[in-house]
Amino acid sequence: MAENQVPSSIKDEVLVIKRRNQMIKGAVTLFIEKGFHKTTTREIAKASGFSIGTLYEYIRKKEDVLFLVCDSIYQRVKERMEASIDPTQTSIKSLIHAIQSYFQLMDDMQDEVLVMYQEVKSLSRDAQEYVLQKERDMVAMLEQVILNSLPEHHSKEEVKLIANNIFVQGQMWGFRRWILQRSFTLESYTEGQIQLLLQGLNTQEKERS
Amino acid sequence: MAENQVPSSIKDEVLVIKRRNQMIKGAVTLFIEKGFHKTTTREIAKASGFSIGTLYEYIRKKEDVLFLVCDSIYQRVKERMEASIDPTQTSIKSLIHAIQSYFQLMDDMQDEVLVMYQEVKSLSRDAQEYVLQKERDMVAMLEQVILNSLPEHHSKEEVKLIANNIFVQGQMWGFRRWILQRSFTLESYTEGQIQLLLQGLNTQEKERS
Amino acid sequence: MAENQVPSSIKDEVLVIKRRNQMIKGAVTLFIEKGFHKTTTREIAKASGFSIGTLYEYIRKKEDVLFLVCDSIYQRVKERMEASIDPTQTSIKSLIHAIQSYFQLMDDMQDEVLVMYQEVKSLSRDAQEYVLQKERDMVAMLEQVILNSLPEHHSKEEVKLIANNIFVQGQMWGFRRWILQRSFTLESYTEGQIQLLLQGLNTQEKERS
Amino acid sequence: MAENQVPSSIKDEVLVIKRRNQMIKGAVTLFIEKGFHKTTTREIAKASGFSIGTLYEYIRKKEDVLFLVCDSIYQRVKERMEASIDPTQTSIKSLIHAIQSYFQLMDDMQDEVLVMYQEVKSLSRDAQEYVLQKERDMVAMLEQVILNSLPEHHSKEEVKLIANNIFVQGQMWGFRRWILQRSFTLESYTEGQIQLLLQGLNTQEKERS
DNA sequence: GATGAATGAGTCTTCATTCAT
DNA sequence: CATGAATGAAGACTCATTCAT
Repeated sequence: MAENQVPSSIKDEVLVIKRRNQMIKGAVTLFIEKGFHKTTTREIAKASGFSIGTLYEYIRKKEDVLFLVCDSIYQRVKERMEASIDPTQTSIKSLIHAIQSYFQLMDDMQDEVLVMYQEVKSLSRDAQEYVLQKERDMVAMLEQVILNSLPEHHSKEEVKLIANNIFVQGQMWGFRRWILQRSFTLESYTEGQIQLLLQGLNTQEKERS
Repeated sequence: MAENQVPSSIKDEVLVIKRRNQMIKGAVTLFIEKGFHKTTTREIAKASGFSIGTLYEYIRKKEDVLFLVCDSIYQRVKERMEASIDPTQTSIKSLIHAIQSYFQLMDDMQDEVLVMYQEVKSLSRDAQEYVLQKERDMVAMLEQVILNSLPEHHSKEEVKLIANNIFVQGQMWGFRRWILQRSFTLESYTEGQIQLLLQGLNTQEKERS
Repeated sequence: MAENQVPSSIKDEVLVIKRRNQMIKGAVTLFIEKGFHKTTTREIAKASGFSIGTLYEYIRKKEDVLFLVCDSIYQRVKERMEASIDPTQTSIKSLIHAIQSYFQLMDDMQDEVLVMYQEVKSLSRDAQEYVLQKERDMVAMLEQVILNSLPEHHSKEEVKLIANNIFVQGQMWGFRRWILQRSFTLESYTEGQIQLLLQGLNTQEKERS
Repeated sequence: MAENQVPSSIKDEVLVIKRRNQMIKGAVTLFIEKGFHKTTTREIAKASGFSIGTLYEYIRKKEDVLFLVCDSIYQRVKERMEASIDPTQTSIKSLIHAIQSYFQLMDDMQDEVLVMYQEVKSLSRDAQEYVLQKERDMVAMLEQVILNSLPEHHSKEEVKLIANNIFVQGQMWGFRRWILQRSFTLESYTEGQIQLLLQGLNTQEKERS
């Protein structure tokens, strides 16, 4: 668990979890609203429902809050992805279903994902690595679904590329919302991307370099 | 021009341009290295080659530097895109060429694009809108190329989606470099994405919901 | 109370009063010595016996210190005036006594009053209004004493004028000290003003326009 | 002349006078509006109609502008006082006339006098002494008029006190305007003060301590 | 365990003054 | 003589972090 990456001076582990959840809940809202840098530790303490002194009983540095928040977001995303993906399914349908679920998830967690995109670079190198690994795990999950779903042979690279595309297209629905959500609903966006993925442009020209 | 968005107390317009270019050059490096928030105005002044007092003769607030930097990045990207796109070309080849040039551009400007992704939210609402418009312009350029290149009929939405996908896939090469650049070279990445775009997964299954 | 006009982030109200008194005491000396503008917040903090950070826990802006100082001066003046005025007394003696006490007070608080004269305009409009009201209150006190003391009928205007004259003559003893205190002692000044007030020039000429 | 107190690097004395008059005119307005400290040298230069560089050809330090302004105000006051006082007149009428003229003058120059009251302490000790002397001169003028006008014998001290009272009552009309000008017109104020001066309270009580 | 007062290093920004052109 | 670009010392204010209660 990520919790252990961030030491606390409190012994009671149950309490630590409880307090940190309060903290994450309060902080996320603030980070969404004004970003990590413009949010003060006092504000975080207040939004968490305890004093600044108490806040520092559960973290060491402000950055720890960001880490906890990022970790929690990834955790929630990962859990929901795992819940909606059935690795035993092998038809193309299961890929389609995975995409739909994932896009829905990204729609639900737009703000959180945006925060992550904009603030991860504020984490320490170690923490960034930790978070990056979570991302790799998720892409790997998508890769697995793709492998299971595709009948024909596709190169490892192609699969990786597709997985990355899907992954980013989901996030893009959120972080390019001001552009995309003018022209698409979540459904039409999902439908469009699936269609593009499956058929491509179907051009017959083969003369490419 | 964006210059006019940021007032300067210096009257000599040529000098303003010159000094601001020094400023942008110095600041970009710093922003890439440590981010906007962790860069101090003094560092910017120093990296620009003049004193803190002089810095403030050319801007009003620290945020102005960020705006100037963002604007300059978009400007450069836009110029290079315009230079590499030939709107009179109508074959699929021209789309392919556009993608290749654009991806190459994104490779060259990885750091700059990453900075933009992470820092735009620090701009004022107005400045964000200004910058967003530039993005729309660029996506529109891609849409035009796509329209010119595709023989068959494609819906406005489909074109828009493809344009956005290409746009983001280019940026993704930069901001997901730690994942992608392990498995791909720029060439293999470009090739892969073009192939996926043109052929899709070519699945025959039509049973999708 | 004026305290409430200036918000503090410290919750312990007793402490707030204590610290602000330290602050006022330190600041008054500095303001007397070098004026509000030439006094730095760091100097105020030092003279108050705490750090710059602590200073800002008890005020929001430097101007707040000035307000607190002005308010405290008026408060002290008012209290001493109230203590030395007996509203049940009705003879001319009580007016004379009031003047004597007030002039003595102005002598004791010369520096403070001078500071107020020179710095009030640095306060915000609101704060100026607040302070102005205190002045009106004090003039009103003098008006009351005059009304009580004078046997004959005097117009409201005349009373107001006399009150203002006395009020300013008291302050004048302090802010024109370089001129007046060469020729007068406090006693001779007081005596002279009382005499002038009571007898006037006693001229018989009535031919004035 | 005060001009000579403030060295200029310009040789052409006529030009110096001209430029300094521009300067004083511009600066007075600014000082009235926002006070000496909150007015920048750049603003003064602009309001004077020339560049910051030129400003510094005619003064050495910002304080010099304040000195020039104060000096100019006193000069104008003095000149008008001299013009309205006839030292050959010896009746009480001439005192009354002097008071009326002086109060009218103070009414005309309210703002300027207020500025002086609030900013002289920003001058160097020398400059303050210089300005103080001008004040003494003016009080002396009033003393002379009083001496000429009063038939009976009055002590030197009494005369001095009366002169100071008149002097301050004139200024008070300006700097206590928010209180006085609610209840009095310039005429009623003047009339009231003259009456008080001449008759006093006319009390018969002689039992004062 | 919880609290919140205290701290001071660090940041942005202003502005008087100079000096090369 | 006039200009205005350059300078940097100095000042107001913030905020992460600590620690005594």
